[in-house]
Amino acid sequence: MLSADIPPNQTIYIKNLNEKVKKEELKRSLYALFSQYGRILDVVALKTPKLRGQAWVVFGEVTAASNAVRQMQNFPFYDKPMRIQYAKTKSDCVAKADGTYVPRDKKKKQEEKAERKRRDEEAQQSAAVNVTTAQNGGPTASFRQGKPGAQEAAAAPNNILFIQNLPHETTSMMLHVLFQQYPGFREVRMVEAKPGIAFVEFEDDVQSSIAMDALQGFKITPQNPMSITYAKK
DNA sequence: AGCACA
Repeated sequence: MLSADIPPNQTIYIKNLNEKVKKEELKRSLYALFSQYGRILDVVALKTPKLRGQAWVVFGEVTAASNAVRQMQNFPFYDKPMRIQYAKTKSDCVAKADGTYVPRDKKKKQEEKAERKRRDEEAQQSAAVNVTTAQNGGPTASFRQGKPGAQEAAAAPNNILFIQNLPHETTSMMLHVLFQQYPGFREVRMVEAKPGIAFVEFEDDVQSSIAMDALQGFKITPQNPMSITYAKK
């Protein structure tokens, strides 16, 4: 079937994903990257032989999915261009929501061992984001944690951003994926000894400011709206 | 290339 012939669906199907990325990191990064298009209900990724390198992102609305299909087509993600289509079928989580869900009958049994393998993999990862109930409300005006206190002066605008309140499992790849969308992006630096913070460098202060505005309050997990200030020089 | 959710 020509991908163009697949009717719009609130779920997108992504292939050509980098298979080396751990499943939980992949899901978190997809969540982070795609939540700019709207509320995400679920992210599904399996590492079984048949399903690795692919993922499904379930949006709350079809329009969000449509924008994502168009705008993120061929987006370089972990060094590989994403190939995005609409999913061919309705996701279980939306069927459950609209009452049409019927548990499909047993067809797989070799998947039990895939389950075990997944357990091990998850043991190395920290807590997964709860993508089912998560929402990214965009910049949160009420977020205060990163603002300087009364006695502490804010750094003047410059080309380096200081990011705080990141979930401890955040990797520099995840931040790279997020910040590289903005022109002038140079690099992400994280400090091994200080989880939860990062520095992101741009070519100049105009470009860093645009990224700051765009990603201020961005939630990598629902509990972690990121706080972005200019780095102290 | 490959369309699942347990």
